Amino acid sequence: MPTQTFLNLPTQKREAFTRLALLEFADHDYANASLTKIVTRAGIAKGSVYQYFADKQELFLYLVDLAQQTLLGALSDFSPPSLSTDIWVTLRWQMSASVRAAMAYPIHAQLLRRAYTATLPFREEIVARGQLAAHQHYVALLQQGAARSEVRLDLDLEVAASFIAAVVNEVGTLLIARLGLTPEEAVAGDLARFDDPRTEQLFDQVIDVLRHGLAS
Amino acid sequence: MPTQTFLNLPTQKREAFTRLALLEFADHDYANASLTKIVTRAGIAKGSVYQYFADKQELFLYLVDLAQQTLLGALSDFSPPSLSTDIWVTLRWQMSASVRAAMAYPIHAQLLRRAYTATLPFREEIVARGQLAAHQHYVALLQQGAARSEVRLDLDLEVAASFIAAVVNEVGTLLIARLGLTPEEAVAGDLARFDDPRTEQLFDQVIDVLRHGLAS
Amino acid sequence: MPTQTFLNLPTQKREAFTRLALLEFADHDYANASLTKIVTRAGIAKGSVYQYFADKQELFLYLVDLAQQTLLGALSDFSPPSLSTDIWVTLRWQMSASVRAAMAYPIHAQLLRRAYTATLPFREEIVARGQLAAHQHYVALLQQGAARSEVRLDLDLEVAASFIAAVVNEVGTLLIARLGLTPEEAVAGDLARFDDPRTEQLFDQVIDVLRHGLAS
Amino acid sequence: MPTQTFLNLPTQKREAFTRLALLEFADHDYANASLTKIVTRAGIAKGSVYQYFADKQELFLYLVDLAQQTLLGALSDFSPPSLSTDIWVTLRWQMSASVRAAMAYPIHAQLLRRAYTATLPFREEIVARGQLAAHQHYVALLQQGAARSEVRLDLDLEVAASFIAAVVNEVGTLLIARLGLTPEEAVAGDLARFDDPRTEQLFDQVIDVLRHGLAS
DNA sequence: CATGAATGAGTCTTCATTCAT
DNA sequence: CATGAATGAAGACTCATTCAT
Repeated sequence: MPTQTFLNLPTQKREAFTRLALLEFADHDYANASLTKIVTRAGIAKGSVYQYFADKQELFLYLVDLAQQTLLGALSDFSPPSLSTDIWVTLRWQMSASVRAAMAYPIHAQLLRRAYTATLPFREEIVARGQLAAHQHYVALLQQGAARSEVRLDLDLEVAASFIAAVVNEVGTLLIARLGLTPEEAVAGDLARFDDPRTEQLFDQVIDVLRHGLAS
Repeated sequence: MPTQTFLNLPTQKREAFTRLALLEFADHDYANASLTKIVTRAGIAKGSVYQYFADKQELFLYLVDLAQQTLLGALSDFSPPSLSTDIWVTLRWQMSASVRAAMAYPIHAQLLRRAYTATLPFREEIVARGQLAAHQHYVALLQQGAARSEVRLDLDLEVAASFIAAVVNEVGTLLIARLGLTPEEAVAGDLARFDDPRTEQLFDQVIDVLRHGLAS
Repeated sequence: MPTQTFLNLPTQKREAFTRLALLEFADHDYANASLTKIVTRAGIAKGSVYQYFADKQELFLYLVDLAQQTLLGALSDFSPPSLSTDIWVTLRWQMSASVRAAMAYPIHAQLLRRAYTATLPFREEIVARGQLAAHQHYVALLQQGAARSEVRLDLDLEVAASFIAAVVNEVGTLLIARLGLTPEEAVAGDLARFDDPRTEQLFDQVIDVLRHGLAS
Repeated sequence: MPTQTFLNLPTQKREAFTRLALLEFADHDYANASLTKIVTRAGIAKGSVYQYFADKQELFLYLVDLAQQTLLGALSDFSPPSLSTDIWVTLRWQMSASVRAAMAYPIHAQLLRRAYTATLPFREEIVARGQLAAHQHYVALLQQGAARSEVRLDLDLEVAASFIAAVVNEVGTLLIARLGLTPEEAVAGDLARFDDPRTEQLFDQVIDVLRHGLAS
């Protein structure tokens, strides 16, 4: 969605702009995110934004895309388990990796959270790209599990996938509460906290409940 | 929070204004909800809003309060089960009633969803009133269940409560998807759809998973 | 200027309204004095103001009139010197009495100060009534002094009168500064301060300079 | 205080805006000076004001500053007397120059008068810059005179300075009255009137009285 | 290609005044 | 005669977007 002009920009300048834009859109509603503030902080001209993106919406969609890819990329930084393992082990790893990724890129994560819950003219497009993808991923995982008899067969897999999605989504918030983090600390993304044994305990409990509820 | 002037208004006029205000605040972020649009649609003078409410924030808080009470009131319209029943039966009823209430008052439900996820100076006040209450309610329910040996004792009840809250929250969305409703139809709040057998099936499945996961 | 309705009001109600209106117009510019605030504090209906006065301007002019008469009346509370005395003694008494009156009725005095310096469509009318009267008073006093050879004959009496008026006007401000009063204390009108010997010293100096400058 | 944008403006446009803004703020209280009226007359967009100044207050402070510097600059256009002369000669020159400057820039003078007497949150800042400076100037002048035995030694110099300040302040008004000018003519700033012999007579009289009153 | 000044519609809010009850 | 709801113009200010340089 960005123009070629934007892509041709010196890396440093492009990334500086992107970082400031991410911050602004993570901190404010779409409608209240201010292009004026972004360009002021970036020290560039207002008109430049319109050389880089068609309009505010295009910039926003670009940032959402970027955030999604960044978080997705971060997932693979944490060594995934063998594909042949039990899907509950796989799911536990995914949950852990998702939360780690969100803590490694808290700004990106916040932007996405905002994008998914916002009511915007173009919300559907965003949700379609993101949330749906996650949902389908869980459906596929459950199908794999069903084939291996690791999942109850009396369940509607769609329902089960939604179930998992909702829970995984909640885990981040829950973790923050359990570690006693303030919102500021949470955004600061203190990865060190990850060593806290309570983190693993939480994951264990959640997976345990899911397995009890969904496994055959 | 509204002024006496507002309360003294002819019922019809007061409700017409309230309805239009609800729609506007349900459709847009707090910052982008436009008083101008509300008064234009209501056919009243701009100044009148300030005869009814101190300012935009007071109007918003009133609407949030109203939505909460409306939905709460709607809950009791659906006969609750005996207090002595199994907590899973109780939870199933609550889930059903919550979703029915949200479908009976989709605008109110949307406004609340927005109020809970919005980033506002006065957000904490709202969340404290609402979301927290729900969480604590689930904790209490689980404690009762634990006392009756209807709940696993090896679980952190806080985690389990979050678990339930996340799932119940998701059920509405899931139901809409399963019934194949468009967002417009969903907002229209077609209660008739409730007779659809898929609705009961969904509740059964969700409760079944929760019971498998959480019950002793 | 007030309507008969206002004059027929129970004394207590009328005076309560007047007092609050004086405060409001003393505290704010004409354009920023708020009828809304006055009626709110007085606990009466907004429409009532328009039963008492034709409009905001009429109310203001009434208050100015009232303040002038109140201060004028206060002057005679301080026993004037015999008419036969030296005009410099008379002037000293007047200066003292003016300042005492202003301190006895600080709200009224403040309202007048505002009325005289404000630029309003109807300012001339006010100034004509008030400032001019003072000026003419000084001219008359000087003429009397000239007849008694207590005043230099080479001076234009108009100029001399302006001279005196300007100085007397300044004395209040000067006194406040010399006594080290804060504006709040000054408005509070602490008459006790009047016994401060510096007050008399100030008057003595001012009169001394005026006599040196203007007396024959 | 103005932005670089304002300073970069074509001279003609910048001065046209400044002139219209000066007029508006000279004609109305700070609170009632209307930015809307200024931009309408200037034929520019409302938003432009905020490209030039942070807000209304900044614009006002800029205009006050401008008026002070303009009047101060105008003073030196009238050849000052040698520093070694009698302070009464110096004072006469200053009075004459002040009044001439005020007549040369009547709008600026009016704006300043308003700024000094207004009740504003930021009034103190303004007064501190201006009125106090004048007062201290007179104190210094009197101290110089005292050292040369040109001033009575039995006087409190603070009192004497206030005395002079009040009189000089009044001279402008007095002059207008004596020349029989209407307020409009006065604002028009007809310098030609300055040749009127009555002007010099007035100054002579005022200085004469001051000298009689204050000199040793 | 970057600039940044200009735009003007839109925001919430205040206020004096009117008029039906 | 008091009431107070309704009015709508006017206020300062923000913002995304455009366009000439």
